[in-house]
Amino acid sequence: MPDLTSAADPSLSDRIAQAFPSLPPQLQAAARFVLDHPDDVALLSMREQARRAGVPPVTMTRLARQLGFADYASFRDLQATALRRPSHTAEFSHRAGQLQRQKAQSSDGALAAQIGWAMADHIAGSHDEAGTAELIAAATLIEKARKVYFLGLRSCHAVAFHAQYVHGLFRDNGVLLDGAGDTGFDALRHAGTGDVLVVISVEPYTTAAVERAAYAARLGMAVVAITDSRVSPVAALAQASILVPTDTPSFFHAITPAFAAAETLIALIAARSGEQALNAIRNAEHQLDAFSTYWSRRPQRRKPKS
Amino acid sequence: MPDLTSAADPSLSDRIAQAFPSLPPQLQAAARFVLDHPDDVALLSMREQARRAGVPPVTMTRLARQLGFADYASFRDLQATALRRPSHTAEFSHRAGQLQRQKAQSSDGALAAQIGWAMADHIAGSHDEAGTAELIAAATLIEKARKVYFLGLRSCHAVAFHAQYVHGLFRDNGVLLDGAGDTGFDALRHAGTGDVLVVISVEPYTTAAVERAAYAARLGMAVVAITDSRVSPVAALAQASILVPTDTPSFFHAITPAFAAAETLIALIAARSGEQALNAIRNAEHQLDAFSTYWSRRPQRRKPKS
DNA sequence: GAGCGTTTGCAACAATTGATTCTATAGAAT
DNA sequence: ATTCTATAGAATCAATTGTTGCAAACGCTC
Repeated sequence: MPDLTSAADPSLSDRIAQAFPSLPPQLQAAARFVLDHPDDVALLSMREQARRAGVPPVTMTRLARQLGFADYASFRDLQATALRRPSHTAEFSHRAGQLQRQKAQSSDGALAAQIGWAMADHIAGSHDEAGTAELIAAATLIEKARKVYFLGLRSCHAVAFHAQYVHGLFRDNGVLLDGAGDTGFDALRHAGTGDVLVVISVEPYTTAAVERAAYAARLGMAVVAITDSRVSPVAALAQASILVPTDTPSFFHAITPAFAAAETLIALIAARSGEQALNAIRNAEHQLDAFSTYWSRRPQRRKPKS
Repeated sequence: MPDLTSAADPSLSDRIAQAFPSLPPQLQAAARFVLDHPDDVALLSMREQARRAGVPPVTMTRLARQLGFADYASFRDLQATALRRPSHTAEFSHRAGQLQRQKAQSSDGALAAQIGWAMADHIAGSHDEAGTAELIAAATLIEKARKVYFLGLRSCHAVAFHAQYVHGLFRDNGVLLDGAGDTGFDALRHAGTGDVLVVISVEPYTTAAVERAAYAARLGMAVVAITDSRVSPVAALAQASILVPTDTPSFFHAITPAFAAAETLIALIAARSGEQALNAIRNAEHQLDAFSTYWSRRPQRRKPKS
């Protein structure tokens, strides 16, 4: 009945298996139960496991100690981490050691590393299967739209701006809802069915963004939301909601994952537009070159044809 | 083989999402945490979850009841079962498998996943030891500055905007160099030694950004650069250069890593300012509350003390 | 069989768990 | 204004958790 193929994490079960022969009988019984039911370690109470393994509770404590853990808790934690659903972080686990070293060096360094880690994890997570499916759905909506409006306020404004900017490199039907003197919303005046609103909003949701998205939905526009929860007020209004986590070890919510989602979204649309998008981008480049918008070692030199 | 590795158990989260709108605010907070961290339900104690969700313990009990469970225990059991590994599944690299499946499904999905992976990787990479050291150096410069100017044009504008916005939540000495009618640069007129310019620029570097950064350096300002190469024109001018990769499987350069670096940078400064920054942020929040800038289903309630 | 260290389990412990009860409060209805 | 109902939070409770101290039982050597 032991099923070692699905074993939690190899290092730990290996460790147990290796120590097994030299263990006293009762500890072996306990160890065996752990090997056979790795998940239970994280999900059941210690006493419950002891009950099922047919040993007194102390034995579990002793086993953990024997294996080199200070606590039963730290033993359990290890199994719990292994059990967590691929919180993509696992892929970056080789960086865990780095974090240790940095923590020793400076707390600032550790904080920075942790923030970066969290962001990377969130991005990987929001680009998993479910996430990419939503992204594709959103891309399809936007691709077919007559006009595309981008709306992001306060902390999300940068995301809306960037999405609109990149989108504008290959399409001319995008509008950023952001005007001086609070006139930004006027652009929606002629919008309706067949148009799409891309709204970016994370907690705390700005009232204006929510209300305007609701208004757009009422107009019959399709709404694409980049937001932080499936129960966020804008997700409720949206045909497609792209979910991005925002929690971070810092004071602020991380906007980076939303930014990443927006970039991927626009890139997807570009990829689908294919040759056409490429041409548009080349045109844009030539135009910018004409104004020497971009820097080159010697100003004004033409690009090598490569 | 069913894919249980990703996405929580749909039935339960659907149930929560469905009941969500009719839930009172505090229960929503709890429900939201559960939706966003499904694994924690099984792995953490109820009280610990309540702590993290920022609600009193009772609320978790009430949530379970409200959802139709007799107990919190039965609620947890359901999540635990969903979390358990099917016992005979071979363990394989989850990500590789996912990519395979997505490639089979659609090339769009694969592209999105690859872009996401590239971004996550870049961010993790730019937050390694060397990267964080540079971030800390930059944070130190900015922290001590009299005035902080943010400059990012075109594709980098969003980054500059966001950095300035978040910085402005706890400090009043930040200026975004971006004015209508190309007047943005005028703000530098009174700048000089003791001030800092944060310039964000990646290939293709906008001429204006490079020239203005050079001008700032000539004025005696310290320059912090977020850029894509050690030999980029702005890195040469900078006291501290934060390097961010921008390559991606899509048409465009990825700006997300630069965005992430900026977010981390500002978060670091906030962390160093400590209590002071927190207070400033609280003040900002109160001010925004007064104008009901942020959305809430019903007027805000006070937070429990944990 | 006496002496030794190891292994084992019981009982008791403080800490923490999830649940209950009760009071305060906020909004809505009158 | 006032009452009424729904909601939130504090204090409290019994149950359970993981751990510890101690003594009995075991296996081994001499």
